[in-house]
Amino acid sequence: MQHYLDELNTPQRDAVVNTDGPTLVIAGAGSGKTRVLTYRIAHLLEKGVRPQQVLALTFTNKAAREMQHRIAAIVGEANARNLWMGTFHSIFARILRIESEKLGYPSSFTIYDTADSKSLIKSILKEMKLSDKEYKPGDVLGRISSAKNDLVTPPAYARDVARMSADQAAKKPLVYEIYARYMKHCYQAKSMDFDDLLLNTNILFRDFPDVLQRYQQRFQYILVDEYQDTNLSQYRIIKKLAEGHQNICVVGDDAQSIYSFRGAKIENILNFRNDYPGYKIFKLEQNYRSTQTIVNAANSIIAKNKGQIQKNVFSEKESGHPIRVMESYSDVEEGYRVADDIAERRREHHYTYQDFAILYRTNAQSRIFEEALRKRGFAYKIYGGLSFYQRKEIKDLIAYFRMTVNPNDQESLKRVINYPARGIGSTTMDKLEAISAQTGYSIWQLINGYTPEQLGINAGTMKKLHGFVQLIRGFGMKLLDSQAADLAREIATASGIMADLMADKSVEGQSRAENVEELMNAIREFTTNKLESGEPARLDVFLEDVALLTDQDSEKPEDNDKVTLMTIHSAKGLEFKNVYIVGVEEGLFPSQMTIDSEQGVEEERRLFYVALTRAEEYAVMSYAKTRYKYGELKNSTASRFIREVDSQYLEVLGNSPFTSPASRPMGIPVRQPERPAVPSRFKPKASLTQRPATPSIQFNYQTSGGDYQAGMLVEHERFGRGVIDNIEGSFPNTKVTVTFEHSGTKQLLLKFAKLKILR
DNA sequence: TATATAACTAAACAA
DNA sequence: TAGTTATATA
Repeated sequence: MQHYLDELNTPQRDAVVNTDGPTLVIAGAGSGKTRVLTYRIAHLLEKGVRPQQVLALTFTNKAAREMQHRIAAIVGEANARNLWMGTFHSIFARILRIESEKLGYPSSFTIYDTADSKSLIKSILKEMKLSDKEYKPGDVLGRISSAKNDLVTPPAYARDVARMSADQAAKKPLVYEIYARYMKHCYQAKSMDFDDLLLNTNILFRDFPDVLQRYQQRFQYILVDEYQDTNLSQYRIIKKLAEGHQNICVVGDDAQSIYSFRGAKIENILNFRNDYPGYKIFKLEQNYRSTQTIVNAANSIIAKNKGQIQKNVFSEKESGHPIRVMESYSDVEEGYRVADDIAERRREHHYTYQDFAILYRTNAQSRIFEEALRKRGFAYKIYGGLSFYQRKEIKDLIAYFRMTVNPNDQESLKRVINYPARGIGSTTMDKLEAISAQTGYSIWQLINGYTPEQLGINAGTMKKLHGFVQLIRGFGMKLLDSQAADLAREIATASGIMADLMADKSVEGQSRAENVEELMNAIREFTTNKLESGEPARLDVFLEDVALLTDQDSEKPEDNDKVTLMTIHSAKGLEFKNVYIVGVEEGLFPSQMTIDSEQGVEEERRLFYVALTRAEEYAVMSYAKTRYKYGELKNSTASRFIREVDSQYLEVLGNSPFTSPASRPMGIPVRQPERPAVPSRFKPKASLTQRPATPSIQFNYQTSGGDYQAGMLVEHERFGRGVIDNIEGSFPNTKVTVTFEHSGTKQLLLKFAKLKILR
C-alpha cells in the first residue's frame, strides 16, 4: 500500500513524508501540488492519525471532494469521510453552527450573500437619510468587507486614522457609522455575511479560550492550500489553531497570488519563515502540465515582478507549439477568430470540446464568445456571471426556505412578504422597517409582538401580515422532520410561487418555471444523496451547501464535453490542453483600475501568469483593436504583457503588436501565418484575410457615393470587414449592399454608415 | 397599490 | 450595453 510514494519525485516525496512541524511547500504551477496534499493526508492516516484530527482547507469545495475521493481510494471510504476538509468558509461556518450560542446567534443563522448585504446597506442609507449616489452600496460594502478581513471592528474603525481619512477623502465620512449599523442589523436578523464567518470565528477563538483549546486539540494536523491567497482573518485562525503542536503545512505559490482585492495578503506566505522559525521548506519546481515553451514563456513574464520566492520552474515535456498572438479588428471579430481556431485545432488534432478554454479578465467579455461558439454549433459552458442561484425566481424560493429556517432573516422577509402579491405594500414596509431600526426588533418580531396601533397600521393590513406569519410558521414546524425535497415542494406550492409562475405563459415565464423545476430536481438529488450516506437531508442543510457554493462547484455532469468559458480568477487550479487568453489589451488586461500602481500591475501580471500556465499544449493571446466599452466603440492596443513575453516563444499572426509607435523593442522577429487565419468558407468573393500593410485609422465620412465602388473591401465599425456588392441611388441617398465576413449581407445608407475603405 | 415604460447610470476579480 | 430606478397610469 506504500506504492503511491513511488509516483512522486524527490521533493514531492519529502513534502509528503515530513509530516510533523511547520512545513512550507512552494508549489510552482503544474508541479503536482494536489497530488502532494492528497498523499500527505493519506500518509498521515496510514501512520495512524485519525481522520477527525486532520483539517484541510482547500480553495473550492470541488477540490475538497476530489481530494477526498483520491484519499478514499488509498485508505478506504470510511476513513476518508471523517476528514475535516473544505473551504475556509464552509469549515468555519460548520464550526460556528456548533458554537454559535456563545456569540449570541442561533445555530440556524442565515448566511447573507452579496446581494443581501447590498440591500441591507441600502436600507441603512435610507434610515440615515443618506444618498445612495454618494454612498454607493457596492463601495460601502467593499469598505466594510476590507475592514472585516483586516479584523477591524466598528469601534476600531472609528479610531483607525487611515481608514477614516480615506473615507473623508472619498467624501464618505460616515462609513464607520453605516458599518456599525450594518453589524447591528445582521445580528438582529440572526445573519452573517461571508466575511463574518471568518471574523466571528476569530472572535470566538479570542473570547473563548476553552473553545479554542478544544479545536486546537482536535485538529492535530492542519493543511492549507493556496496559502498565498489567505487574508489576515484566515491567517489568524490558522495561526491560533496551530499554536500548540505547530503541525501546519501550507502550500502555495507566491507567483499565483491574485486575490488582494478581497484582502488576501501575499505577505502571509512570504513571512511564513518568521512565523514558524523551525519550518521546513520544500520546493516543487518540475512542471508536469505544460510544454517547455509555455513554462519558459510564463517564467519570462513573471520575472518582471519584484520580491518573489526564488524558484526555478521547468518542464521536461516537448518544446511544443509557440504561443500564438492573435490580432482582431473588433471584439466581435475576436470571437470568430477564436471560434475558427478552435474549429481548426479540433479538425487537425482531434481535440474534443473539453480540451479548450477561453479565459477572460471580465465576465462581460463572455457574451461575444458565447455567440461565436453558438453560431458554430459548438458546445460550451460558462462559469460565473449570473449563476443559477442568482436568478430572481430561484432567489425568491430560496428566500422562503431561509425564512423557514430563520424567520428573523430580514432580507429574505423583505423579498417575499409581498411575493406573490398579498397586498402588503411599500407604505407598510417602510413603517415596519423604521420601527425595526428604532427598537432593534426584527420585523418578524414586531408582527408577532405588537398591536396594529403600536405599529401604526390598520387592522386589515395586520391580518395580511399575520397570514404571512402563519404560512411561514407552518413551514417551520415541518423543518426538523421532513426531507428537503418534500418540504421544498410544499413551500413552492403553498407560498403561491408555483401558481404565479404557471400563470405566466410568456417564454420568459416558462423558463422561470423550468428553473424552479430544476431547483426542485437539485434538492431531490441532494436528498437522495444524503439519505444514502445516512446524513440528515433537511432543508437547512441544503441551504448551507447553496450559500457557500463556489463557481467551480456548480458543475453539472452533463457539462463534460464542452468548451469552457470563464474568468482567469475562476480558472485557478484548472488545466486545459488549449487555452485562449482573450482581450489582452491595455486597460482591460491589465485592468484600467490597476494601471497606475506598481502593485496593481504586478498582481495583474501574476494573473496573466496564472492564465498562461493553465495551458498544457497550446496557448493563444488574443487582442482586439476596437471594443465596445460602456456602449461605445473604443480603440485599444495590445497589452504590455504580450510585449513582456520573451519573443522567441511567440508566433505572431497578422500585424505585429510590437509595431505600435509607442513602444517598439528592436529586432523582434515577426512570424508570418502559415495559413489564412479565417477559414475559406467565411470568405466572401474577395479575399478578406489579407490586411492592408498600413491600416488607416480614420474613417471616411464622405456622403457622396463617388469614392465607393463595387468590389471594394470596406470596414464597418459594427459589422467588421466586408465587400461592396452593389451601389445604387444618388447623393444624398446612396445605398450600398455589403457582404460582411461575419455579419451577412446588409443594405446601408452611405450617409449613416461609416464605411472605411480598406482596399 | 401594482405594473409598464422611460430614463438614467455605471461598468473587476469572488466566498 | 444592461441593469436599476423613477414616473406615469390604471
